[in-house]
Amino acid sequence: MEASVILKMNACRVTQHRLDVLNYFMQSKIALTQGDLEDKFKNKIDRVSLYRMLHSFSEKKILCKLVDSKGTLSYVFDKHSLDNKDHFHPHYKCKSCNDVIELPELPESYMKQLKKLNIDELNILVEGTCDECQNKNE
Amino acid sequence: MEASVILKMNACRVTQHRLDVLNYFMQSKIALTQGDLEDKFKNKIDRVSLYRMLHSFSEKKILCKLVDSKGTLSYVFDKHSLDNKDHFHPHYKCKSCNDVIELPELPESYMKQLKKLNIDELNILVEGTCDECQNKNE
DNA sequence: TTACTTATGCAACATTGTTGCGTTTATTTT
DNA sequence: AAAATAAACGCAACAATGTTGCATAAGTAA
Repeated sequence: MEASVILKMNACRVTQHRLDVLNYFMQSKIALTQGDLEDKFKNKIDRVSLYRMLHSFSEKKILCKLVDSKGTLSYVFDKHSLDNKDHFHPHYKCKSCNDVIELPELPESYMKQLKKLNIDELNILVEGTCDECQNKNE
Repeated sequence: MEASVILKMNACRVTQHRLDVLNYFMQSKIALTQGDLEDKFKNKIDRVSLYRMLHSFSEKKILCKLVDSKGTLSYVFDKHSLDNKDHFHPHYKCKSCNDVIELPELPESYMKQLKKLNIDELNILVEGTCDECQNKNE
């Protein structure tokens, strides 16, 4: 799916900056922070524009927002951004390479319990060092 | 359990500041941020000292660190700080009053799956508006 | 093309995180 | 009880990030 199509489907204006940013996310396996983008688009896109893009993209679920144990926000392209917007996946993020993988959904029985509460946000992030990085450091 | 005892058991020096902060946590039902403490102890305890206390207390599991969906860190006194340091509870935090309740542990079958990965941190925070706050606004 | 709306860049400021260092204080050792 | 040791503290300073307002530029619709 092309970046411009995704933007249009989400009622976003299609600008060069947005295409650049979204394409960058689409080809990146790892979770990116605002800082990563600032480096990548240094002297090209303003810090505040990036900040606002990240907000609107994650609000529209084009990107998935992750919060790690230090409170750092990072974002990954959400492959499910087009279809099923409501389903929920926990994520695993490698502390070393920032690679993100999707984990299986929580058991339905457990989710049922949770849904008795009024839920706006459900944040699950598992952090550790992935096998690949573990092997590198041995 | 008294605050001073908890500090001693965790190899922390017992100072007045630490007693004040820990006692404040022990009598608070809600999750507190660094900012909350800065207000509470304005002109009494330095910002950096609070920052360092929060770090060492949560490292020693005297406090439990929560990260919300905006990346804001908050802390609650961990009732289990003395016994069972390894067990893990997800938390529910009310976005309105910051009240925190413990949720049941994840099903063991699911945890088993997770433990195949190298896990350092497991962050689960459910956010929403608690019943009490919901009723207030009606 | 014009009108309308959204996105952008810039400035400015708030909040929080973080480190170093000299001083003070709690604890341990003598 | 006094001296030695190690930890905690306050202050200064700076980095990173979050946040808003506003004027300008650019995309989209009529």
